[in-house]
Amino acid sequence: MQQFTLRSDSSSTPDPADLLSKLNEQQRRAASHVQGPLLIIAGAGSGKTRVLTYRIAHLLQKQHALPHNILALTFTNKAAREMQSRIQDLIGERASGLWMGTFHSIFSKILRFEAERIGYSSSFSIYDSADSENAIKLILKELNYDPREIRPRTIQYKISDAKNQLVGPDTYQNRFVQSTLDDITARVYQLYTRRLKEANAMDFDDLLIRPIELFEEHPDVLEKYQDKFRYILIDEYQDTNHAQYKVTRLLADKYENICVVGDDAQSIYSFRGADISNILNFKEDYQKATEVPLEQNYRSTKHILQCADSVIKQNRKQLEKTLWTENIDGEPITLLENFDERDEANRIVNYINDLKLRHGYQNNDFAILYRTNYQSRIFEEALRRKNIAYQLVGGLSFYQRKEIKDVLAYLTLLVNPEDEQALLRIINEPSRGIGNKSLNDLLKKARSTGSSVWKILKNVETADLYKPAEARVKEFVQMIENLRELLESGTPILDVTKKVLEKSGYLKALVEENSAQSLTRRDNVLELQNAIAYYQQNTGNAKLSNFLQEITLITDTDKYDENKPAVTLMTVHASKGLEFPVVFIVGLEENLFPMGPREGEEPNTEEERRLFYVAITRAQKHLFFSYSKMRFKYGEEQRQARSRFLNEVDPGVVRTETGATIRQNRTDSSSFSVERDDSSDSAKRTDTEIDYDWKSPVNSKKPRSSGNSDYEYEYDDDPFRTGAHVLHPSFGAGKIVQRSGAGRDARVVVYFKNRGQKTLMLRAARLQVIQ
DNA sequence: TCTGAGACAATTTTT
DNA sequence: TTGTCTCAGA
Repeated sequence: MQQFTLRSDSSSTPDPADLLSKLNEQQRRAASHVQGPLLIIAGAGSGKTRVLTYRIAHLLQKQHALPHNILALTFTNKAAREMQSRIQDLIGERASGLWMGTFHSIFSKILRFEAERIGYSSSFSIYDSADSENAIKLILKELNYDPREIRPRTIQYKISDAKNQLVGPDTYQNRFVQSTLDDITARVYQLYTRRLKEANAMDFDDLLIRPIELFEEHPDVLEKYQDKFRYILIDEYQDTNHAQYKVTRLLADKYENICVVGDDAQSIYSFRGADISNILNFKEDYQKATEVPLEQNYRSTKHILQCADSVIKQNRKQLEKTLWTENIDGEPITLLENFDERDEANRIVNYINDLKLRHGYQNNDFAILYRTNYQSRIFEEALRRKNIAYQLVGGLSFYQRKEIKDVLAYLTLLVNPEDEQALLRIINEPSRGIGNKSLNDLLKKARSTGSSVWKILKNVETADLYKPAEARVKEFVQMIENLRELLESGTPILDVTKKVLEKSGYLKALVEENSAQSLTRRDNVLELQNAIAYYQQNTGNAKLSNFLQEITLITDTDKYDENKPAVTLMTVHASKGLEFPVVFIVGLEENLFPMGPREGEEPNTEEERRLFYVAITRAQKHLFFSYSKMRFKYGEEQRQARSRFLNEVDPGVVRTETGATIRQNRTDSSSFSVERDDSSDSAKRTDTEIDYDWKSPVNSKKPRSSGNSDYEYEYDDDPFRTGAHVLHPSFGAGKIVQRSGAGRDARVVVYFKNRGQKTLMLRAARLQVIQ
């Protein structure tokens, strides 16, 4: 960690000779490279961000390039911001004007400039995944398919795949149709492309493929940008897809000053079309490429690194590399075996408290990493109960909430009234008497005349609507037009927003509904208003279209704040690029981590393993693995088999809580079982049996006795919680596996190592908590 | 056109 | 368990 902390005494910028002196030899070689293609293979924790920032600083300081000649593409906006500020720390003001950002944000910026060239207007909307999915759903209905049978999401993925492979709708139709589903996809793809264009909208994939189209069809435009971006840097190159590869290839073609950084072992986005061969083939693409490996890890202890190495070695398709560190051995990795997910959460929270006491850690030294977002809730609850501040990264983001999307749809419509998704979203929200029937009529009319819904609305007489609805449509159109004028007259966007909320009746409807939910929604809407106010304040001439673009392209990880004194909760995917002194990797169970494949998909264990590798290598000093034997899923409790990954890690560096090695533990039948008093059915497997059958989950189906009693932790500081280790005067050591009743009737079911399972009255049994 | 009951499906991972 | 969607009835 120390190694990466840059001095932030920005008052005195270090002199050039000094600049590179803080790097190790490999790092220096990479950072001082100027002309020609450069491939940096950067192992986890080897200081790649550092190298990138120093390289840019070096280019600027030695005046090889001006800031606007440098294009740096990162995976998250946060990474870009961070790099920008680090460069600023290094060389001060000379760093301003750099083009740094995600692929999507950089190319949408270029597309705004050049939109007319490809038949768009510069006020085009960006459809997020939900918008795209809705559009596809609409098309499916139009083609008389039932969206319940043909899932819009499935078609969406197929279209997205095609786009990322640069396969257009015609080519798809002619060459890629092998099944009925493909055929449907082909037809939807055709219409979808047309609809987007008509709506003056682009989806996420378009932001990458339209620039390619632009550059290929307009060589003069390409050359302009080639000359502009003389130096191109790409972070996380292992996660670029074909379109990203192609577009940067085009840009770099003239000067070949392209520098890519990546690590094949950390490629975790194949579901999004990431193509690992981009990095593997770099040297063939650029014959003159220099390759620099970064192999010294500054982040983790030897034990953690050894563990990571033992995992990744199991993958066949992996480049050989030797990551080493001068750091200390550190402590062994601890494996936590839990009864269920509550137990898991509580135990981890206890460990957090314990580590804070014993090692002086702060909240923000901890990260809890999980495979899927839904796992976060139980940890949130546990942390809240113990009054530990946390920050949740990801999940349903603020900007995806219904009320926020609604308000944004109004605003979008002001910028781009052709945006059909925005229009359909709010034309009857709050309800203003334009119902399904009228909407369908409007859509039909639009499709049959080939014009946008907005145009039909403006000439609503031609649509033959039910008369009262027609009148409401006219009012609606008038309202939008008035608001558009307001915006175009240069009214500050905050005021426009306020007017929208007022004139649309949106806020009023929320207030009148007066339910707990509607009040939360109102608060959220006001929060959005704050965000707009903030944006307006911090942007000279705040344009609504820019604001809208920014929030569409914002990522969840962008909100992570490492200085906030809070425990971090995030998915492993979101943790890429980050590091924490203490990391808990939770839910290490089959079908969760590794995740089982979806219906009709091949298991991708190697990628899951890389994901596990990424998770492990986030840890600096302490690492915990954890799994639960039972887990609540789909409203019922399921038995879980522990993750195969736990059998793959080097047993020499992992210990259970009792200090046993994990292999010993696997055959040690005295580890507590999950039987219950009341369980008449099977559930007698021990955790040593491992079932790798993806299709049939290892479980017992027992609906949770919902409501009160047996499963609740009524008392926060009640020491006799499920999962607590206890000592009984005659039965010895055991573990509470169930708790029921309250007050005088409180009972616990305890599994005693030597005596098996016993049900005890709390007030009578002289139990003592030993942990 | 709107509301509510009941069916049902879903839980990867993200720009 | 949760949210979303559809259909029937007011």
